[in-house]
Amino acid sequence: MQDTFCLSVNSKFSFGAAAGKERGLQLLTSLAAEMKSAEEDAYSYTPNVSLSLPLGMGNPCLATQYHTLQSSPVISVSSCHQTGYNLQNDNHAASGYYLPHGLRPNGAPALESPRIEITAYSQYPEDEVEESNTDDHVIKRGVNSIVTLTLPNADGYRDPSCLSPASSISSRSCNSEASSYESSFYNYDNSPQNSPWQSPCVSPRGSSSLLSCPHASGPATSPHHSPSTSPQIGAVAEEGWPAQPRGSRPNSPSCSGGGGGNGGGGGMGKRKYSFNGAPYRQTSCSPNQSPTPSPHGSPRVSVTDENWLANANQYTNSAIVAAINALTTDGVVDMGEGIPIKTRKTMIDHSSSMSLKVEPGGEDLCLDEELCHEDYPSRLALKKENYCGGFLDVPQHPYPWSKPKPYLSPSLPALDWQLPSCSGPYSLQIELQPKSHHRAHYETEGSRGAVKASSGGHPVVQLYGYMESEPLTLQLFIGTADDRLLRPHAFYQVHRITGKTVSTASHEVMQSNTKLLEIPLQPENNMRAIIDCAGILKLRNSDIELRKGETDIGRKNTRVRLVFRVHINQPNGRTVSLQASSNPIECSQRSAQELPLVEKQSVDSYPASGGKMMLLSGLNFLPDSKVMFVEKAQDGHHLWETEAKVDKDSVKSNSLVVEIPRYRNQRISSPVQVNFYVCNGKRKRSQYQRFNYLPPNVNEIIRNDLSNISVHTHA
DNA sequence: CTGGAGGAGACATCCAGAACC
DNA sequence: GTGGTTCTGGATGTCTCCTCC
Repeated sequence: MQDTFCLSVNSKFSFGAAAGKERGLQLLTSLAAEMKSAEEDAYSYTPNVSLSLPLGMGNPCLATQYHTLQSSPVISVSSCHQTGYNLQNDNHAASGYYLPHGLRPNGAPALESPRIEITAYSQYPEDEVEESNTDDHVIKRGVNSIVTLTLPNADGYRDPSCLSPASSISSRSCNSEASSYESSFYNYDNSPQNSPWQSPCVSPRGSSSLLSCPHASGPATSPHHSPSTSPQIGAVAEEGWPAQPRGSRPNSPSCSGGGGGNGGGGGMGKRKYSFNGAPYRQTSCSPNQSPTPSPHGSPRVSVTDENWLANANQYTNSAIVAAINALTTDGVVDMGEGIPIKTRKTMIDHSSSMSLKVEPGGEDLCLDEELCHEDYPSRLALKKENYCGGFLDVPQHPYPWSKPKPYLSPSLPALDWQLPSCSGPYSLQIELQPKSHHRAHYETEGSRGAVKASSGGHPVVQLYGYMESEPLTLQLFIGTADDRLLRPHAFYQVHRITGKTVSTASHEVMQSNTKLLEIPLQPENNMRAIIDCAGILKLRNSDIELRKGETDIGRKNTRVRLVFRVHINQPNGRTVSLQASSNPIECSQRSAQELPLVEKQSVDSYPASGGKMMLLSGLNFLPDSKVMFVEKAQDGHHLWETEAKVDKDSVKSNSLVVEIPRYRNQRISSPVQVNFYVCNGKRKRSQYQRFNYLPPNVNEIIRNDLSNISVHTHA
């Protein structure tokens, strides 16, 4: 697809830098739009806008409206076929990981001053790659480029003191891999301190990455370290998710102990067990242990417009500060900060997989065991059994999983980057979608099993177009399912399922705060993987919300997607990264039982005159279910709301027929997006679904295939 | 407009039965 | 057959949020 956007950047810089800058700009410019959803209630994720272009609703290779609206770094890539129905823009991945030379991935106008000049770490510059052969590619990858980060008014900064590198606001701000919020801004090259290849023992903070890791950090070095009186004693703090026996109550990072991380009342639910099963006693915290809020300073906020807005501001400012911090700090991860001290017996420390900034020993940014031992003896001294023992064998598996080329590389896209599901000959597709409901389990519970497919069995993912003999690694993580850009879900983690019934080998790695499941894609299996090894773990809201820099709210944020990624090394040294995300999965217990869920709609768009019958497929429809069409302004207030006529006779629990109501304005000149939802009563509403009203003169053909319109429009 | 009371809903945990080893 | 573990569905106490007055 030929992108029509213009890249208005003077200097020549890599995609990594470009993406970083763009991501930064996106954050700086589009957070308002992104947090538009903040003005809606928990179910209102969809900004209501009038579309200038019809948009495909589910094409994984199409840029979504959000990409456009948010000045996303996302760009469209060569067209590919849409497979399967995807109501929720499931694959936001309409992006190309590689930015075509000279193109800016969005049309976002540059912001006004102040400016910060960034020396960006060059990743895989498309232009350079194309100009260079494989041999000099490695060298060129290191080329710096200066780009300019333009920031909004400095007045917008919440706390100038946060500019200090030592006061990084985000727990993720040092984790380059998982979040482009940070990684995009990394200044790897300007100083030895900031080199991605630096010794992990060098840090402007004066603490090494090892020291900043919970393993090594003592109470003196980590303000979040558990107090000596903590019930946590003896538990192995691993990757910020220390062991937690079933039924026990881990410490809150705020050291509120049995009071729980949810300030004030001590959080939700019953929290009556200590580490050894005895009731907790509130232990006083050392003053230097936790800068987290006092018990009265619960970070939990209600999902009201006001709070959302406040949250949006925080998000914005946090992102800005994180970006600025990234300019002044290295990429050393301080995993200890702001991360709940808890874990579970099933959680294995994969901290070494966090060590993504491997030595530039050529292209082999290898993390395999040999290299681990040879190159990181000191690290292994601490984590010997961790990553290198992370390949957990599934005995019944007939084939050895010869570890494919390493993928944990600084050059790989962060987890919140939007990637295409297809590129060139390759296409990553979810052949069998997961069920729309899967009850996630808490750390205090036993596993609730693997995610299942809606049609029985388990989800199936296949990579098409790959003809090599070398196996690849399929990565899986839990992503968000709201209408913002797909990103790792803060409140859910993928959980590795083992057992005899599990046929698929897998192992876990941690990338920043996100757990990834790595699954082999074998040519002998046609690069097809049955995902029967992936469950979903729910993290306590109070724990996550207490994390530094965490701005998402856990309450009613219970929908996730399975996000699959694969990275394909090319002969020319490039890596093609593909991503496919599943349909949304509702993970809460109650919602699964009570809330209506719309999985499919037979019509995505129709002329403003309405009148057509639309079939909705889903769950928990009732004879009394109502379907409401709503239109909201960008500031969140209602412009229009009407109840659609439901054919009561046709209502089944999994299907419902509704008549598309007449739009309020019959003279629209361009498609208008509205939302509708199914309502089973007070506060029992489905997620918003999108619907486009078309101008009366749009012909039938176009009307019936908006996706194709999108393709052509973007092409 | 503000604040309190009451109810509804969400969260986190517990319990128990089934299935499996 | 027995005991342990895991999976699964349901129940429930506590807390938060919303609505009403």
